[in-house]
Amino acid sequence: MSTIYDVARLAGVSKTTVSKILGGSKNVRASTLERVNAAIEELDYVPSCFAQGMRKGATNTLAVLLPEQYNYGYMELLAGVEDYADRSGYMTFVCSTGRDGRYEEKYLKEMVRRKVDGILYFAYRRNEKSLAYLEHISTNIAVVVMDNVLRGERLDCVRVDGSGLTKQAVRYLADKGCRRIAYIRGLGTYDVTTERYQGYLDGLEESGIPFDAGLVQEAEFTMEGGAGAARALWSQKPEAVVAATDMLALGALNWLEENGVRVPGDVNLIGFDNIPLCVWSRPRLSTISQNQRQVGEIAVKHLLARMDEPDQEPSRLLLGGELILRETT
Amino acid sequence: MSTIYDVARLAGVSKTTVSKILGGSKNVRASTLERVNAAIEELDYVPSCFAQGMRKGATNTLAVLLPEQYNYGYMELLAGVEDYADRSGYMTFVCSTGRDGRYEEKYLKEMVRRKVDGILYFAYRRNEKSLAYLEHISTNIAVVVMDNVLRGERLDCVRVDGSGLTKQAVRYLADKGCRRIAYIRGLGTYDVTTERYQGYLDGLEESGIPFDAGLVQEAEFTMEGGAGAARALWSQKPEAVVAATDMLALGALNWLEENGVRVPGDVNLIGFDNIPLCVWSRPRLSTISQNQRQVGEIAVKHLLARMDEPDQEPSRLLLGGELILRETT
DNA sequence: GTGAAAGCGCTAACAT
DNA sequence: ATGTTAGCGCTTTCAC
Repeated sequence: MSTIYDVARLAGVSKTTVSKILGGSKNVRASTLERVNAAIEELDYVPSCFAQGMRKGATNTLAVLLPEQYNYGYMELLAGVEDYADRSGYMTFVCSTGRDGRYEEKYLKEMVRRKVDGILYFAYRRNEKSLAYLEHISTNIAVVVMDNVLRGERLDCVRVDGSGLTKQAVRYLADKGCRRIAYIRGLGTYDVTTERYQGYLDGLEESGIPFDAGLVQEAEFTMEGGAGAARALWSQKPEAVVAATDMLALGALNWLEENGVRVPGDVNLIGFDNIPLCVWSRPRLSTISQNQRQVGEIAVKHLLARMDEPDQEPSRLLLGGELILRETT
Repeated sequence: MSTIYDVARLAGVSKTTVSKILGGSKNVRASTLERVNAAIEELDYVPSCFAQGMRKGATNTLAVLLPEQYNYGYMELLAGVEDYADRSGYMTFVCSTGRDGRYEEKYLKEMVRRKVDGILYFAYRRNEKSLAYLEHISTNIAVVVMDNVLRGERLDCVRVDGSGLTKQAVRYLADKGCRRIAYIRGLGTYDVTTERYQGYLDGLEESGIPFDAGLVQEAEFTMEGGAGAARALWSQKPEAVVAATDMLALGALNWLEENGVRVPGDVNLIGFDNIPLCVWSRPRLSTISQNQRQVGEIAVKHLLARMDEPDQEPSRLLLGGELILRETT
């Protein structure tokens, strides 16, 4: 590995001049520039990022913290993040914080240590400690919190409008004439759950449908959970079912099919997330789509904006989505 | 951010002593150690990784280079990689090299610049330049090539035994009594394609079945490709079809079903990869599974071994897999 | 058992 | 337009 000193010697200049050229300074004679560039080329020289980081602080690196090892839903999103970051001249460091986010603090500290310029923080589960730490470091490092429902933390935040979109689904069903609209919600420990559920409630109200507790089932975020909820719900003869996630909806669909219930003939069904499996079920699942790739891009854009204007007031971005009608409605 | 100097001052010692303690030296008076540790605690001190990297070279970081943005098949594998790396005290840097691996060289250089201790390189498409570069840097950085069929490069390599496993599938079908076994291979540009196809040929030979060119179709690695191949193949009345990937097999399955061919009644079908969709098709697809998580762990283990013994001869690991019989056989 | 001093590769302030 | 100099925070001889 050759150093800036080697380049300087080969080009017959001082290392300051080389450094200036590397930094893109214009105050250089053309002939000097040429010689230095030739030397760089010849030696295959690349500046050490440690020395640079030590002097400059900035590293041109973004970190993405993701819960649960590589959940499939994040793939498109990551693609969006990396693409946009790359186009803006940033590298991306992806860290999965493990189930229950048990590595969150460890990775957070490590990223600070590595002086990343910005952090994109994902977590469905609210972690007070991490949030407090993020707020603490946000004076030095740009931070954007994703998918979390903030309560008072002074942090930027981007998330999908789970409430509004669920409401939209409910209203669609109501407009179609359904009155007995059931809801399969996830476990209560997540903010996302509560938020989407609120959308269900709002949708009922706006459609003038009275709430019926018997039409709501809570279930684990799995297909089994969805199947169980469908079984419990079926005795209530719903005309439509909205589920908090596609997995839940798919589980319900499976149970309904196996028990001779025709979808959408006997009951309508709408999921949430638009995971790839939706087009593989029979009938194919209607759902709410968030355009994950775009979410990723917006997240990075937001992060870069924060880096540019560190003193701006924290802002919250609510992202829309789309009702995708396939064959279960 | 406090520095080692702050710690030294607070503890009333020199920074040398602090550094020694950080490095785990035993030659320290107990009282000194206590004072220093207290100071570290109080200042929330974390050594700068730039200064460390500059002095030591090593960074306790591994890089994974992946082709095509977050292909689903890699998720389990990455989980294996990260878990094992973490347990061994390493951070993992994940870089997706984009479609056609167009960012390969860029990222490779960046990783070298960041002095990662090891690189896990994935790419189905052979890239001479990248391979040459990897060979070049392998004297300084541990490198393990994944999934590539090396030709003479002096590099460690881990890959799944595509040939042997395909052979196993063919022999299974032959043992079941099938004679007319067709094969859907991928496009010829990939080494993996050739390798798996060779397994088909070997399987036929070992089973004493003469090769029939009419029973082989080449197709793009998509469901559409698989469907087209199935259509072309059907006129040849095969008793069984083996496909180079699950996507191909699933496409074929779709076409067969839609054209009234019963699977496995009229024809047996086996895929390769065991992607999650396999259990979602009807009937569920029999396939060859590679235990991706384990592949990831083995890859890291191999990389760490190389780091320990930089002068060992390059080795090639061929990983086995498992024939998973579901409902298409 | 502890410290002083040199230097890793780079940038930036200050000459010239 | 180019060079000199002084560190960034750390580890590592080498003294004491």
